[in-house]
Amino acid sequence: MNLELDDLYNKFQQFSIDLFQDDLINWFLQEKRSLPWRENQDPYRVWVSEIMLQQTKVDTVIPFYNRFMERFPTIQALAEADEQDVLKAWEGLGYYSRARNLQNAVREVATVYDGQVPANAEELGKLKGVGPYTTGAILSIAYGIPQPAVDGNVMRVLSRILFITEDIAKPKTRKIFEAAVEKMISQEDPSSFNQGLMELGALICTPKKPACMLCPVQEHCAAFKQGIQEELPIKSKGKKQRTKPYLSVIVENEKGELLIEQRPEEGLLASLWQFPMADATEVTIEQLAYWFKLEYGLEIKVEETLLPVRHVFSHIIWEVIVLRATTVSDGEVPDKGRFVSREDIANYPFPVPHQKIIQQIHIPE
DNA sequence: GAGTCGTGGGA
DNA sequence: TTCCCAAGACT
Repeated sequence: MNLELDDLYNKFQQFSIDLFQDDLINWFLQEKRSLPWRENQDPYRVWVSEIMLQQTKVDTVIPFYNRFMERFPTIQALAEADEQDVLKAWEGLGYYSRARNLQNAVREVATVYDGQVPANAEELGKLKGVGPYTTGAILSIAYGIPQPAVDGNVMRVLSRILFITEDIAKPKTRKIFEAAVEKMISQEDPSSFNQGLMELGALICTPKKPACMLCPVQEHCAAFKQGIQEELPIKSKGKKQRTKPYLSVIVENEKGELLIEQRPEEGLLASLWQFPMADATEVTIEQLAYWFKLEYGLEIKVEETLLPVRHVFSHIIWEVIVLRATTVSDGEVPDKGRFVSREDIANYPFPVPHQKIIQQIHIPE
């Protein structure tokens, strides 16, 4: 590590940190986008935005953020909310553990810290869902504390500017960039410095075809000097997704209600709702009614096969064959899940693949 | 440290 | 179609 640090610091021999800070910050103050979470520096608003922005594009986040802040305007409001309502507000945004971790952490701030978001890395970083990046982002943006906030943008931008060739897909590589930012960050305006690096990555120093001719720090960029900006950063490839086949059945009772169930509290799509789903490597369409009887304790009659649903996750692909079925006896209560009217289904948080299924059942035959 | 955890958009 | 990606954290 000392070797790597020495190597890093050598890169600053011919590098003017002061001029770089000025060029970056002036550009940011001039060109920064007007975004909902930039209206003020309320630590709660900054916090929510940073959680939503994890692995998620700005354009995607904006409408979710506005709805969320309207519904849960304060730490108090979010702390007192029902978890299901929070998940409903998060519906469609993905990475749902973010929502549950956020509420968990907000509740801790409400009780342990008297509603004040901690202004130090030790306490902040212990909150659920607040990792190294988010800690630095909140401290610098909300509190003006000089602390690195190294995300994908920062690693891409600095890999080019400083010619850092470590694989940014490796977790430990982030530490190198944190060391670089610690050395480079403006003590006067760490907020604009950190946000400037990210804004630059989003608008100019993009992954493909960076707009170097428009770059405010072009003259500081080691990669541009050699014309190899497109070769950086170095990033190893991830694995391909595996396909998992499922059978999902929409069971309608005599009252026209549909059977839904809540997913487990841990794992994929935790605590969200869905239609009953069987692993298609273990259950065939012919066995479905029998499987359903075992799992849910109800007799059903499979009526028809609807359109298949395909959904690509980060690491899995779902191939879901969707079936429609009706109950055989009236008024029976299932062992698992609950029958819900079509109108009430809108009140439950569903992941996108099951939203796709819901689309189908409203189509008249 | 590698795997898990969503979604939508663009090349 | 396929691939990569986007302001990461947790286990």
